Amino acid sequence: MTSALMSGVSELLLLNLLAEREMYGYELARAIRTTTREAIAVGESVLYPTLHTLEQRGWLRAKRRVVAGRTRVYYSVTSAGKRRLALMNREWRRIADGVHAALGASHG
Amino acid sequence: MTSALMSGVSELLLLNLLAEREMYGYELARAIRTTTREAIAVGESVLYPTLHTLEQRGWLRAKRRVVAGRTRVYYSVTSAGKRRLALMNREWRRIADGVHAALGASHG
DNA sequence: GTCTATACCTCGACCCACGAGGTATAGACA
DNA sequence: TGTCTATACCTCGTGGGTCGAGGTATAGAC
Repeated sequence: MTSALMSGVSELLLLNLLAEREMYGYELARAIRTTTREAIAVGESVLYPTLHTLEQRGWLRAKRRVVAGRTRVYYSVTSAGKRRLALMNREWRRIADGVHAALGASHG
Repeated sequence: MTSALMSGVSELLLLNLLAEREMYGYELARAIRTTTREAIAVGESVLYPTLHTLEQRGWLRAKRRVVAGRTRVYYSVTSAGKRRLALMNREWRRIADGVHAALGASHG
């Protein structure tokens, strides 16, 4: 939530979580909060459209399952999705390192 | 350049540079490349509209100056701009730390 | 019977990045 | 004189992503 700095981060975090094991939407929302130590929360209006887009692009695979009367959509990462994750990881590193260098230089 | 992960980063880097000393557009573009160790380059189609927006919001002050036959627009940070920079710094920290925690947890 | 948590979803508004393109001057080099 | 590179400013259209608000429905607690 908050700020333009979130752009693209949702995709990175989702792919990263799903590379470990398949999960469903609501579960992912909670997992993002916990793995980022409450630093980042992805709202449902970001979560679901993002998952649909990633599926359409062939990076995620979806399986509907009914558990205790509720329908869940489980997502897993395809091999193309793994390549995408690797790319986003590198991109994130590059940008985070670049920003760190620039900010660090100013008060050092 | 490249990727949605750049969103908001331009503003942060610009405010950060201008907090040190006043600079003009073209100079800022070069400074961003060097201070980020070539990791980040902000194109002119991002740079100029961003500077105008920041000025309109009262975070930057602009002064036109003619140097060696060329017109330069020098920008400096207002006190509101300094508060904005402090906010963006905290936001960046929060998100970068959150992403780091999430990514670190997966391959640790 | 109502309230909370789970579980999915969409819509419209808005912000920002980006490539492509446009204008103009200074200085070098032929 | 002509051209090329660097400087220095700018806009426009497109598209991607976020976000708040809202909508539907079931399970379980109280």
